Amino acid sequence: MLEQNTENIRNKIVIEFAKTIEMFDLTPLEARLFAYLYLAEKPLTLDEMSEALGKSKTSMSKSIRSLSDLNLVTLVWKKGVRKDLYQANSQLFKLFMTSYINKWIDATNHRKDALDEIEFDLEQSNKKGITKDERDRLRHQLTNIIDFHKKLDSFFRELKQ
Amino acid sequence: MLEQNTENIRNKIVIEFAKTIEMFDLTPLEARLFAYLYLAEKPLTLDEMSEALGKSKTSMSKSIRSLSDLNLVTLVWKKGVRKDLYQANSQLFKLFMTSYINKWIDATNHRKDALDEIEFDLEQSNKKGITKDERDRLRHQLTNIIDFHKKLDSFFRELKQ
DNA sequence: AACATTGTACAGTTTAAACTGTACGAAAAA
DNA sequence: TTTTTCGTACAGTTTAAACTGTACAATGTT
Repeated sequence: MLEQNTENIRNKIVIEFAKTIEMFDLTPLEARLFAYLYLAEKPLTLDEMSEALGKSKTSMSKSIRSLSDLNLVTLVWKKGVRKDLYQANSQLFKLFMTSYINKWIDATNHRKDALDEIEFDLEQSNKKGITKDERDRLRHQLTNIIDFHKKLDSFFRELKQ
Repeated sequence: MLEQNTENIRNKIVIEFAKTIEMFDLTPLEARLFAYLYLAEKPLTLDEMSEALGKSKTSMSKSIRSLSDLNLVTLVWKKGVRKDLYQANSQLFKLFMTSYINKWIDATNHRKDALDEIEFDLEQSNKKGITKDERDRLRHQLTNIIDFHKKLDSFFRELKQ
């Protein structure tokens, strides 16, 4: 009963911590899994995670892979143990920030490339006669949108330092 | 046909721009709506938006309300017109950043309050005899998690300047 | 070599979110 | 006042995402 008490507290922490982690664009399950791993005493196997969170092993496999891709968890080797053991990485702020900032920079650049392409198309179509007001408005706003993306990009790049 | 050409370009812009907007935690439809409004020549009614995006009026009503709550669009008054007219606000970077940063600060504080509460519970349970190692580990990690939230909070507060 | 165990791909199912249509209160028009 | 028109609440439906169970390839064990 006292034992269950710490389990209760552990669960409460997991729930709250997971909510914050979700804000970094992780799914609820990924967030819950990371939070649980972070509180665990030792590296866990897929089966242990599955048991602890009450989700299928397949789910755990996919979730842990996502976390691993984001460099949030680490695969640990222990001799004599065949199963994969995972543990949460520890520098929370640094980990989540860098992964998040990189995501933004990445996405922003993709968008900007696409928008530059469209701007080019628009310049081409200029040479033919089209409704002038509408086209000018479009060009003007497109410039603003591209400028917006430039600002986003440099903003997140500066954060990287 | 040439007319359709600018419409094509407009749609392309909407699609790409919307992807960026979604990153600020807006739903795909909200993002698409804002992007469309931003390119529009004039303030639009719910019916016009509904027609343009091919979605129901109810959807538009809900989406525009969300955008309005985030201060991303403005209700415009025009005499003689009964219907609500909405237009996109123009300072893209400032608008999205402030709304996003506020969201983070807000959420982070809620989490931290909840975690402080849990920390208190944990201190209470200390006085009874429980598995020592497990409890100490929990206390230690909880401290780290709360510290993480403090860092997040001050990070976003500094961005506000 | 035969067998057992592990992680993951895939198809199918369940669950949650997005979206729609009808209905209704509020405000303007007749 | 009666009638029309607007925005939105709500219940029901559709669509998308999350999740599971089975099967299989890869690796380790006997």
